[in-house]
Amino acid sequence: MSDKSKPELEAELAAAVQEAAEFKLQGRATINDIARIAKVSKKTVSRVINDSPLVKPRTREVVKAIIAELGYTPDPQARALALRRSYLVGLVYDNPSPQYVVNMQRGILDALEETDFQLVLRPVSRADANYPGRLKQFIQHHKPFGLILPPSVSEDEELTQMFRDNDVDYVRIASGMLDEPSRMILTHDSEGAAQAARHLCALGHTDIAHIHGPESFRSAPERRNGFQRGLAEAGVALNPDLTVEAGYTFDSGLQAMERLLYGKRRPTAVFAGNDEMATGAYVAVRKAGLRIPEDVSIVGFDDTPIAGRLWPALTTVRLPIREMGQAAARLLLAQAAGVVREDVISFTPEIVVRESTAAPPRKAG
Amino acid sequence: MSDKSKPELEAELAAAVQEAAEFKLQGRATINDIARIAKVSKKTVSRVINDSPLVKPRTREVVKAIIAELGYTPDPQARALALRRSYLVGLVYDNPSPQYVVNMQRGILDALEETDFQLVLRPVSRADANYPGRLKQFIQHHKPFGLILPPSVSEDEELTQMFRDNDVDYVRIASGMLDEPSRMILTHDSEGAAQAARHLCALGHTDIAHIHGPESFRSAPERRNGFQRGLAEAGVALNPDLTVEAGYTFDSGLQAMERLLYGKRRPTAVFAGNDEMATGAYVAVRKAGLRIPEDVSIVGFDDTPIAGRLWPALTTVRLPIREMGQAAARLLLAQAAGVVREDVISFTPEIVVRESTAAPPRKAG
DNA sequence: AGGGTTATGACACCGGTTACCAAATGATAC
DNA sequence: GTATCATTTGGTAACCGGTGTCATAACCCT
Repeated sequence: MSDKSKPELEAELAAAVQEAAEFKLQGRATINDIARIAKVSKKTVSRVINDSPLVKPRTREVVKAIIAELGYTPDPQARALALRRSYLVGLVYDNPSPQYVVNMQRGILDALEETDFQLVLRPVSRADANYPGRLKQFIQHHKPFGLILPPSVSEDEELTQMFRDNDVDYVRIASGMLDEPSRMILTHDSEGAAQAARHLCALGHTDIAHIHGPESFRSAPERRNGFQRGLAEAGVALNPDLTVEAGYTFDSGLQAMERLLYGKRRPTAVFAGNDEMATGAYVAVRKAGLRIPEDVSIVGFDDTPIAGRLWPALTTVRLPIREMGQAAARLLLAQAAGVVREDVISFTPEIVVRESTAAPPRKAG
Repeated sequence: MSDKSKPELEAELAAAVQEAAEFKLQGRATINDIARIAKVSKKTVSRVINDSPLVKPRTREVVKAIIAELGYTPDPQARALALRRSYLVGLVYDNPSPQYVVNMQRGILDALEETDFQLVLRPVSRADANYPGRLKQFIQHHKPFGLILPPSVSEDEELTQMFRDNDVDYVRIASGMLDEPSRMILTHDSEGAAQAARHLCALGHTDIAHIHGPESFRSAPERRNGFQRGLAEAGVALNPDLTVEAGYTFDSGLQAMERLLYGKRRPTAVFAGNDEMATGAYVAVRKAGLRIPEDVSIVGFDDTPIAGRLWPALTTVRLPIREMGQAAARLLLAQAAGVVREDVISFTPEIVVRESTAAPPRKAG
């Protein structure tokens, strides 16, 4: 071939592209069409698609020109069948907060946007004892390209073990390091919680309560510990009587706040483990005829959309959930592209001061 | 074969099942394995799977027994390749309310639960001029089994035309009948809105405002018309000065309410076109130093989770979004199963009276 | 010209489907 | 009882659109 002159090569390529342009009208092209037009075997086209080094630059050039002209992309189903790996990215979640889930979805979709990967939803319910079985079925049938595991699914070691056994790639999102090290999105929830503590201390609060999340979520103790640390910096101790456990849900937050309001010593400020519980706390405070923030300051965690929809707007610790979703998806895709990328991507939440916090009320009398 | 005695047949079947049980350990079975064990061709197994009548009852029995023993289900990728139709159900949405979307997702997932179909998310943005192109790309590549189109995507005739051209099945969800008749989930929003009007009239309101949704959503005028009709029944007219347009979002609702509060005549009650805007209205009322419901009554539409999280809890018109999602998915699956099912499934929303509505304040002076 | 890359193609395979043909069965006629 | 024909039933081969394996052709160097 190299005995051909440059003009000849040019003409050859132009002819091939011309032929491709004519073919274009007849509907979607397959690898066979490309091969025929390029006058090479389909295997060679396959090599070009997969960036194999075993292709002469000249051949690559011709094939790529035709692929570009036809706007060809490999058929996902055919590829999935041959590679035993589909174009699906599964989001496996068990999260009581719909806002969290939606934001995470958005982030993942951002990252998947220009690719051929599709996001499929795999909610799991701990109430269903057979949920690992269902997931296994999904994996074995649909051979997902990878999974994204937000809390608390990310903390289930039995589940991740099952994923590894079934040879599925995954990226976990969690607060604090997990036992088994692997690629993950790490959020420093304790630091965010510490900021919340500093904010309340700076306003002058000392009777500070905490509504703790469920023990089944790693983030719950993480947030408490950070909060405690932040308080300690200002010489304030976290009163065990003012720490109540709830379930990350609105109702549980409401009930927890009621217990605090009618307890021995009414706090002047409350740090709720997430925004949902903070929203519940709002209602409890209102029902008791008290004002926010004049009588009670409230701080949440997550900065879900509801935080800005409440009145007064909720001071909360912002977790960049959407960005975390993006990062998780990119981490998953990175290895497909063969790009080397760090294993752990960290995010540190930051407090967003709005209107639900103020100085404590003057002591009566 | 029929020359064999009944006991012989029994023994034969038992032997096959036995063999299947032994094979089970070696990982996932394919159609070839079934065929080998059943001593028939793979085509015959295929016929049994697809309920073809061209199989002798006896043969069917044996094959089914082995399939059951192995827990076999056809490989989705292989099937998709051969049938040019995948196991994906796409949810194509362009909805400003995350709550709506999440509930819809839940409903669809409920219906897909025990099937092998997977839900993939296809958000579209009108801001992206090329969104029909992206959708077309998705359809041609992934050959989804079907699509579910909630408002306002369901109202885009160009889009549905494109789906038909590309031979994709879809179910639309919309308020009011659409021009092109086809399978759909129909919500009688106007009736729900009329209930809201009756409720407010019964409380004694006459200065009633309406925050109208965006014209791009069919449901917006539908809700206004129903509301108007309900008012008319009580002899109350909808004052054009008290009707403002907003965009179904929190911010737009807030601004719309502010315009109403500082207009010529302050309404004693407001019907917002959805809960998001009602939430915005809450904030505007609060900022103005007024009370809900003592000074202003507010009614929303949709009954998204935020309705119960506000204080006072929002009186709203409940749209059974999750159930609608279920119905939509079932409608889509029904035709796969060859089950005949009605083309249109109707839902009528109902008012949920909570705490944001009360009798109007006594006229000053 | 021989020897060691490098590039390419032939062929089987992934797990299903359809198209088509051959064998088996059963009904009917003789 | 058997020949004839229509109807079931089952098998073979090709295909859907890619990928892996392995043999061979082309190239480069000494």
